[in-house]
Amino acid sequence: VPELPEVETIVRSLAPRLEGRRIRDVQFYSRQVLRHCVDQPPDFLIGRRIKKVDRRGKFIVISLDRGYLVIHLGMTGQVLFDTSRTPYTRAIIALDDSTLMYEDTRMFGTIEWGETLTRRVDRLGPEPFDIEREEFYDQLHRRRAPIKAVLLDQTVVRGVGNIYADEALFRAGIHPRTRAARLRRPRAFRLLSELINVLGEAIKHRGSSVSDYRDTEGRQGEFQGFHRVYGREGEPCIVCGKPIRRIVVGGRGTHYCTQCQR
DNA sequence: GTTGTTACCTGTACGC
DNA sequence: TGCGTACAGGTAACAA
Repeated sequence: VPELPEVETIVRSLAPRLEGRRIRDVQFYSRQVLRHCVDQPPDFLIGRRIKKVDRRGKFIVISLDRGYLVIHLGMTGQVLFDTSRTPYTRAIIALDDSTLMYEDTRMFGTIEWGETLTRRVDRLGPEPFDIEREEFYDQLHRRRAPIKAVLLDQTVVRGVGNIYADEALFRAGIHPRTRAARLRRPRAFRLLSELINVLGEAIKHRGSSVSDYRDTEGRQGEFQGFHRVYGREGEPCIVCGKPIRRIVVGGRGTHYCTQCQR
């Protein structure tokens, strides 16, 4: 499940191999993956030079000498170099000195391009690393929804998914069903700093591989070994020993400690 | 405007 | 062994 740390890992390895190169050819094999791209035909991309590769939340933003190419990995998207085509290859982008393969079994991912960034990318909130803690508190204060759901809302902060929402809430000692607006400043501030901590640690460990996630070299991340609650249902809490419980919040599987999170 | 639900998609795990 | 079903979740569309 690629979230902020996983996409960051991918972008860091993509950048040096893409920047300055020219797109020689593109092939697309899935309408589903192109469902958000209605603006321009694939020809738009041919011959464009890649200026910069960035991450915005979970989006990979590739700035071209004219326009943008934007990739979202969804649930099972992978970007690999120079591999052979598989049944799950949804796109092939040929560059001067390498070929980029987009693999995506479940096709929740998207590829889009155009003259300007689309509204999907444009309306994202700030990076967790950039938001002022007072602004974070304000955002929470105006929401009645469970804090877990608010963390997943990409317009509040961008890049947080199910794993890191659960991990940050555990570290902050906050019950995932707590109404966001009921968190006072100290707890909201604590949550933001724990969120930043866990995302930073996960980036250092090249992300979490819980099922399909691989970096551009096909390697797994290592942070899954450091999860304190996610995927640990029934196992003892590392702090108090009580079994980790799994509930559903905002339609998502949510892991927490009944003792440590109130 | 916010909040909650459903659909999209397919490999995997599980029960009978 | 084999089959059917539930489940995983990021995002968008929808209803309330």
